[in-house]
Amino acid sequence: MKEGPDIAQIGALIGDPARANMLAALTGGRALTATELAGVGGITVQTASTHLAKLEAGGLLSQRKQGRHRYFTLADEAAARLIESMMGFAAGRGHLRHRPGPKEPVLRKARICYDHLAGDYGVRMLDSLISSGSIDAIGEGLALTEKGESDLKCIGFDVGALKSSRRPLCRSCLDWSERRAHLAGSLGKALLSSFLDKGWARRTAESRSIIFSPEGDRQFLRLFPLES
Amino acid sequence: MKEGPDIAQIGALIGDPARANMLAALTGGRALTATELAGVGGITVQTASTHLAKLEAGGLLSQRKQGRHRYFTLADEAAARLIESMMGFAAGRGHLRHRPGPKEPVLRKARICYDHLAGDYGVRMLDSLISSGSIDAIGEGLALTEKGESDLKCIGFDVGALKSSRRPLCRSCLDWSERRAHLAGSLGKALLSSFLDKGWARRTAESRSIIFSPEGDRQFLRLFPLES
DNA sequence: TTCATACTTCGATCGTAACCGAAGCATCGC
DNA sequence: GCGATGCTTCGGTTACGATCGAAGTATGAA
Repeated sequence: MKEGPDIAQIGALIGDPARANMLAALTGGRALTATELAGVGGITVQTASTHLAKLEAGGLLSQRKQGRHRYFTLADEAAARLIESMMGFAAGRGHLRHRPGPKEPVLRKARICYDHLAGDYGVRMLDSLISSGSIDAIGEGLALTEKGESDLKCIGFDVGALKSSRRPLCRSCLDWSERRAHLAGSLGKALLSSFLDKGWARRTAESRSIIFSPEGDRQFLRLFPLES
Repeated sequence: MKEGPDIAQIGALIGDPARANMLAALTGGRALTATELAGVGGITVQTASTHLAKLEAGGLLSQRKQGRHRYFTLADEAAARLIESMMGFAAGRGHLRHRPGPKEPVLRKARICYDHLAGDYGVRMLDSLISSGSIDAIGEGLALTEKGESDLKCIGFDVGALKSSRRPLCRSCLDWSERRAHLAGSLGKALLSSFLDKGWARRTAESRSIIFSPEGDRQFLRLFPLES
């Protein structure tokens, strides 16, 4: 009867709407303060504080004290993947919090998933990298090819430093809006960072959405063309 | 605030201990009746009935009426993967329902994960297939090689029929006890079936564990040797 | 038909946990 | 030092949902 890991604990942690909202907000990758998280959860700071303590005890969050603020982030990539995979499952079953509304399209187009690009653009980027032979795909596994490495170098993107990290270079992550895979892993993170650095895109204040500038949009679409 | 899929719903579904126990039991792949599930959940049939109705409404379970019995199974592979991934996460965080006890070793050695082999033997099998060149692994992706296909044919195992199915042939599944990948997908299912058919192993009555016969054990270890 | 089994629905109880007000710490700026 | 801000802890209320007894429905057996 009592064997194996206790999924009820984390289930219950995620099962509270306020906590779920906070976790979803943290999927945006940004570190948020307790007060901000209380906002997204729709609750007072006191309540949020107890929720956050529970989430941290459960290994889903980690916090960093900075001055009189406390910044919370998802504990690690595993936690982020768990949340994302639940989102994927929920989306597939039609468990949406509301009908697809007017504000959703921007989120579907491009958003942050923990630390990499997701949404339509995220999926497009991976598709393009695969069809150009830069990335090999086997099932859910992804691997950067030599061609991919040199192609990236051509656009001023050095992969070498990434390869030494312990984190996998390429990883596929199921996109809940597109229901297809996009690129995660350290390469996914680095690519998104470079878009932001170059000013092609920017993050919005309180949301997970990513806004491409007209110029950035052009560059992105040129760099990652779709197979016709 | 209210954007994206509602993970709180499924979180709450899994978050109840009785429901979690039922789901974990169904990870064994066997279809169980409402009364049996009430047993593993430690609750009365009335309570179980309402729980099962909720789980079905949430898309986690499906039921099949047969005479006066109602057989419940996990809704599909996606549901099974969700449960398994939560188990993996929980195990990684030390959320165990009790200290590793005396009965656990047999479960760690070999058990069913939805419809394929998991545990020490499951991991060993995949490792062996990879090191012998039968399966290519890229990250989390797995692919059967031509050598693998012919090797399997040599031991009287025809892959042809499996390839036509819509379900992926090879899939990796994170093992919560070993914290490593084992083989899922239609090939994983077919291999386990063949072990059972040949009498190498049998399932136990009410548990997920798989017991190998002495002869089956020998054959299995011979067929899937470990890299030294 | 009648009885037994498997399961669901109803109704009522009860416990837990989410919630907030108020008070208590900690940190910053002055 | 002082007040202001950010967050936590405490206490008490409240509401939701898990639970079970009892009654109701369906299927099978005799």
